[in-house]
Amino acid sequence: MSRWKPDAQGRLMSAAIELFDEQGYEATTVAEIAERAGLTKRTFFRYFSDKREVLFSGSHELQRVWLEGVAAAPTDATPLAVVAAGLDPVAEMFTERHDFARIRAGIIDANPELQERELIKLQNLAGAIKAALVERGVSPNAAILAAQAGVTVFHVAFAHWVEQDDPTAFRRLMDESLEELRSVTAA
Amino acid sequence: MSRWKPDAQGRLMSAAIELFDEQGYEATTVAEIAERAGLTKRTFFRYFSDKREVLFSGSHELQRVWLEGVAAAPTDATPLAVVAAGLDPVAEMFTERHDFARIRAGIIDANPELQERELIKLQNLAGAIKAALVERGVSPNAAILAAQAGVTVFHVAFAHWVEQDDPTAFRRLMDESLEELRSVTAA
DNA sequence: ATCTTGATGACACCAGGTGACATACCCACC
DNA sequence: GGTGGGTATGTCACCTGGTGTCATCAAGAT
Repeated sequence: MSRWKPDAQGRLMSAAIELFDEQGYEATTVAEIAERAGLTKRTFFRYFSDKREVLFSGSHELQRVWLEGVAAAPTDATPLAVVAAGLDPVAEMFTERHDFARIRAGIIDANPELQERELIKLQNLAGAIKAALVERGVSPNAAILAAQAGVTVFHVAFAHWVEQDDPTAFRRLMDESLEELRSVTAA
Repeated sequence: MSRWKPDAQGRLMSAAIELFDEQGYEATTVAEIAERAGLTKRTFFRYFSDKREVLFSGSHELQRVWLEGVAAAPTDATPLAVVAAGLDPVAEMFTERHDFARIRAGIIDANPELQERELIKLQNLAGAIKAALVERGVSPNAAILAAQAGVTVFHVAFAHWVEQDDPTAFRRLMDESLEELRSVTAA
């Protein structure tokens, strides 16, 4: 029997989501989160760099999955097609987490600080995708624009997805956004 | 003779830029900024909602100018052309502020918190442009994607502009980004 | 049995941010 | 020319996010 209960990080994340959902993000202190998880404030900050981060540790997995999709794209695909190749595994990853995503989205939606964090995570994601494109020989300019476009498509589709009831609709919604972007940018 | 020196807000902004440039953003306290401006910490927070905001109060003007350009676009222009109509006045507005923009960009570049604020300002800008497009009869989906695309083009071009020496190059750089986006999203 | 390692707690501290109240000038009005 | 209200600022107390530092205690290695 180990000295501490297992999965401290997971307990902190769960406690945080619960409290944010119950009382709101701002009204919840880090000390409260830690207490509910049976830990102290100091330990919270050992697992998360700041209070917001407890809602965003999953972004690493999103990036991993997307980049795997990108890596699997055919060599001769256009830059945007390479980026879009990440959308399949991403949609799959999210489909089972519709309920969680909705709660989390509701919390983020109500708090500008959290929206800021979300945007910089998406920006980092775009940067990583850009790097992968450059690695494949795409020019830096085309790479950043294709990556940003893909991330925007994801972001717009995500917002629609959490607002409706069908967990399996994500892939379709992303395709629709992508098509809309193509039509809008057609000279 | 009035009781207080004029332009408290401007003095705070100048003091902040100076100190951030001299010692870095994090190493500068709000109390220091206020002191250099001959005011108190409490007064700083009467003018700016938080420490970061002192670098971003100009974003309101960017939005105003861009939306004026959008409003002046021909009725039959495509959504992206309407958005792009804002780039002309925006380029003009920035051309005279190249030096200032560089210093400010350097500060923001060195601080993730400031990048977050920048991103949410751009997001708000995109939201305002989207609303203007919807007002003109564009569908919400096309509007958000066109607005986001335009803001991304601006952002990418801005980054290039501050990294080179010709203050008048902004308009050309935005056109190049726009062209690159068109070419990248062409099916 | 002792040592080392790693996760946690305890505590003090700083800086960002806010609420409440005091102060002193300006101006309008009588 | 006093008087009263409005407004910008100062003062002070306070909370919370975030960090540095040291102590503690169990698990496993030697």
